[in-house]
Amino acid sequence: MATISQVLGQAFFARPALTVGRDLLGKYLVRRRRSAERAVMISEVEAYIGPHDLACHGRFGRTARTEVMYGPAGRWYVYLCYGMHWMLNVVTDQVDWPAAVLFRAAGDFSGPGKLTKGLSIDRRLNAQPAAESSGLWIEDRGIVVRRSQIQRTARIGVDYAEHWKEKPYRFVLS
DNA sequence: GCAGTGATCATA
DNA sequence: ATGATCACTGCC
Repeated sequence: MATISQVLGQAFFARPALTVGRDLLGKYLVRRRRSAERAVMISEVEAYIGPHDLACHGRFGRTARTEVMYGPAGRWYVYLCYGMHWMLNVVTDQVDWPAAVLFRAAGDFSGPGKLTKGLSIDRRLNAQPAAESSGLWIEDRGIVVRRSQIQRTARIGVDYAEHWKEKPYRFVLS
């Protein structure tokens, strides 16, 4: 039986960040630059669920940086962290609800900064659609992920987020 | 353990 | 305008 490779569209992303995050494990992040294409399986993500989530950038309200999170689901949210590392997120949920999923590991890339460096992702992708037109998109290649393969833990690096720092919004595929 | 690095946000 | 902070990484 042939496996169909399907590009994930807006309907996939227009759901709560926790649901999208869990479902992204086992999907493939695909990067095309010039004619070279590279696909890596997503193995670690974190959900940032809305303006009330004190770890989520949406807590600042609408600003130049967060505006993309208020837009339609399925666009990239890319920002610079610590002046050196690009963080890749995909916008989720409904318009006017700022939520996103952070990509922390995929393929051989372990760590969100190493992932973006390895795939040559920077601010030029910010606010662009997760679609072939932007050169970065996500495919379902038929990998089935069982619930027992998913570990949930607290998110990394959000110690400032009061009780939200403990929420098990990080998903790891084992 | 902690420095590097610069955008972002709050305050003024 | 300034200053604190930061969804990280690599080296001590």
